[in-house]
Amino acid sequence: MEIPPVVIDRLPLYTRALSTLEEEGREVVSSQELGTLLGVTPAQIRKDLSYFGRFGKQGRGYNVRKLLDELHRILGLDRQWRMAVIGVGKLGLAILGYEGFGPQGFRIVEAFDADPKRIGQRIENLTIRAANDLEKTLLKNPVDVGIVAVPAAIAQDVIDTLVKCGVRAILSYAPIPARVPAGVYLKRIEPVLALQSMAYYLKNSPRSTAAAARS
Amino acid sequence: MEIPPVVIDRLPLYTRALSTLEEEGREVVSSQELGTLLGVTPAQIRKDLSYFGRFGKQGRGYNVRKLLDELHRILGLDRQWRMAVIGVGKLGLAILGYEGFGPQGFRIVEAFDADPKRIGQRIENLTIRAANDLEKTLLKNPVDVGIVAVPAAIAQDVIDTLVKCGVRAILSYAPIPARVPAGVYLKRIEPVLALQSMAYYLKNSPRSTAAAARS
DNA sequence: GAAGGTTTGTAATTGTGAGCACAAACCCTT
DNA sequence: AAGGGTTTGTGCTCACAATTACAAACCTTC
Repeated sequence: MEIPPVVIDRLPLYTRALSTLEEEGREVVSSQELGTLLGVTPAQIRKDLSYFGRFGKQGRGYNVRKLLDELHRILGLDRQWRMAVIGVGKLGLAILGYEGFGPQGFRIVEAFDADPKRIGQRIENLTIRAANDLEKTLLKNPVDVGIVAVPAAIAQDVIDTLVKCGVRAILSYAPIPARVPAGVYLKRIEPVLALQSMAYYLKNSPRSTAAAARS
Repeated sequence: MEIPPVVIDRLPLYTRALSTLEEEGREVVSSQELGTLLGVTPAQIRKDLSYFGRFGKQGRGYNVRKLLDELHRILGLDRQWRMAVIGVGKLGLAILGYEGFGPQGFRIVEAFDADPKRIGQRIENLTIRAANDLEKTLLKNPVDVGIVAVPAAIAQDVIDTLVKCGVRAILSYAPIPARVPAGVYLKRIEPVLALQSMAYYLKNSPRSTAAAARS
């Protein structure tokens, strides 16, 4: 049975809401409540979860702790993922300093840059390596994920190198429609595209007309 | 006639590819070529464009310059959009320093932070204002877009304030499922969610099995 | 332990977007 | 000016995701 990618994209959302609920000490939650919290219909949530098993109890709802564990297992968040950041400019620095990756099991274990002034610097318990050593280093110490934070002009080259080193998941901040071979997973972070599509709605709704854009 | 949001989301992609082609001096491009460039089927592109008019010539293709102008007009990229950044931490700094917004007509005209050490600093030709002055400032000098780069805990408050000040488009980097009233457009940048969904594929494909994830 | 009130899981339906295929239109060459 | 080769715009079909709706299951209270 093949699971629709949109479903996979929603699971992390559920995970996050459940984490919050658990911190608040909640033991049980209904699809109704979870849906209100996330802006998703309850049926959507139930159907998504039903792809993977039966985790709820009729008349009661879902055990928060248990469902959270199941989702972690399903998504592969029950282990550590090793990541490398390529490009330590302003953006790369922000990424290295971001504290949201670690708690979710995503650990940055390597950082690379081409600027001689940057190479050798220690940032966030990490020594910046030379971009030239990218391939050599990754072949010796493989990572699961590559985070691309280099200028657009060289992004495709960097991505190709990562693929060659066996990296199968890439998070790209570069504003290019990068292509990767089948079997490699690429997600792009594109603030400019997001702004441009919102501009359309701003332009075409004089003041609070249409429904809000999907985020 | 109501245009599907997915179509609007693809238009900026076309715009970017066309810009590249124009810089290369290309005068004409076919949906076929554009599609190959972007990883989209030619029919998809033609259909998307047909929502807005007939911009091509049979047997020839699309005039790059003309189609680019049309898309700019359609998306509202033929004018300047004023933006405010809320939160000048590592991430906010990277956003302020990013040079990809300006050329597309998105100009950061205000920046706010709560940290007394930050307030008053000049960064990128901008003086950081106190978060307390957010409402007052925006009511006097309205902006079109708010960029939220504050910690999750206060993100919803900031967003509510922005909405109160009449901001109708928000780009949020905060990891929360923020809610906004109808008529306000919100896009979220969520690297962690992107990583988590990729983890699923990494875990469930021993080595180059399924097709690449949609980005 | 029966009844009333919830909530799940899923079969069936609806809605919508992507792809196909072709007529119409255009260019270029001879 | 005629013919061959392209490429657009779009009606139609198909696939798939979202929603609806309901039986089955569970809890609680009396």
